[in-house]
Amino acid sequence: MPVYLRGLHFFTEQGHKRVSSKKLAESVNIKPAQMRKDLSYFGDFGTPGVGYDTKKLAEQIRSIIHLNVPRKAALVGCGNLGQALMKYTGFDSFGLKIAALFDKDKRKIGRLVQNCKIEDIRKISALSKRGIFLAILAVPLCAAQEIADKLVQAGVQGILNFAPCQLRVPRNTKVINIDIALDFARLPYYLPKNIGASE
Amino acid sequence: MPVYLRGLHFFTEQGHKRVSSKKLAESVNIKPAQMRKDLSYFGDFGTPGVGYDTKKLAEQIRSIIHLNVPRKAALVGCGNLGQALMKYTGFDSFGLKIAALFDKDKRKIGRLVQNCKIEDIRKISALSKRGIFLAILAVPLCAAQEIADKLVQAGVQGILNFAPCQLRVPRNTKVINIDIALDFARLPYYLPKNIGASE
DNA sequence: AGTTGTGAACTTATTCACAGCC
DNA sequence: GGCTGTGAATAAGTTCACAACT
Repeated sequence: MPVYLRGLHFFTEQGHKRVSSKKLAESVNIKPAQMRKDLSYFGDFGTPGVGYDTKKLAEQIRSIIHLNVPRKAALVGCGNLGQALMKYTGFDSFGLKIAALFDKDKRKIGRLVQNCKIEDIRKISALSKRGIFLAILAVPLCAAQEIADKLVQAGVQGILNFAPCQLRVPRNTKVINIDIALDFARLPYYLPKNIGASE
Repeated sequence: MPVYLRGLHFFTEQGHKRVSSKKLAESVNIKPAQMRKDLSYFGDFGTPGVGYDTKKLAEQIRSIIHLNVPRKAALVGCGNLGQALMKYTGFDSFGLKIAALFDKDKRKIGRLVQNCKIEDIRKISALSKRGIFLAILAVPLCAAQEIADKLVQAGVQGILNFAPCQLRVPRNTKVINIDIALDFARLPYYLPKNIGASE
């Protein structure tokens, strides 16, 4: 669903009031029927013969995937990736914002990154009191599970995990993994064997 | 397959000479039968009653997915994400290395990042002559397609794309997308509705 | 006994194609 | 005429369960 939301964003910006499943689907590289099926799972949002009202559908999708309200997230790990994520603007259009920053390194604590002060990881305990239930985990593999446990204890229920491991979390906590090396390692398979072998 | 390779890496490091599909599968959070099926697509690698030889299987998987030789990649876009990727060490264990760096920004050109000199994007043309057939695209959305075209022209056949769009490339070029915002935007769906709504 | 490789059963996802609505 | 929503058909992926092997 988020991908449709982004597609709609594009059409809305272009000034289109309506869009067909054909147009919207092709903008995100899938078949129109697929998109209609996906939407139909949640209800009927279109008008036969006309299509979808871009703004209305966007609002409806936001409501379905709980992006109808802005949300704050915590970022743990202010290394290179963490800092890159702080400066990243791609979350804005989904109403997501990194509002708390944590690191273990004492030298980093107190420093400002994008107007957000790096806090001691030990102060992580009461995120839920600050209205934060989402977290991005950008720490080394060796620290990931330990910090995931702390996040769960702090009330976090959704984790975007960049560490190359399967976190163990309670049933009611959702983890989504992004494993950059793994994705990159898939590419050579599609190359002719031995092409570009170095050394 | 790359995920099994990583799992094997772990077992080899632990000093295990053999591993069963059960153990290996659970280390990567899948069912044993799934793993055996996946492997069986490429051949028979195990010994009934015994399991798999960790080193041998790793080498065989590397050969299957063309990771049996070290490979070089170009990184385009030396913004925050690009620099984070340069410092990232997760590629090493797959024999992948960023060996060329490009940016559009004249002020950045010539600067060293991790012992690699940032080159002018206009010098991108002959990557294949340098033995580079893989690229990581870490540039803003607006530049992504244009640079993808250049990469293809330069002989690149595999692209890891961080821009939130579907690149159009020739059939023989493989693109793998990593869309961080999209993945993050999936999380709130699993949260109770309106929990943590800010403002 | 322990484990693989695999056909068969099951589940899930995708695509087709068309009735019904605008 | 154009487009949606959806049942039916197809395809793809997963899991089971067991014969065959060490």
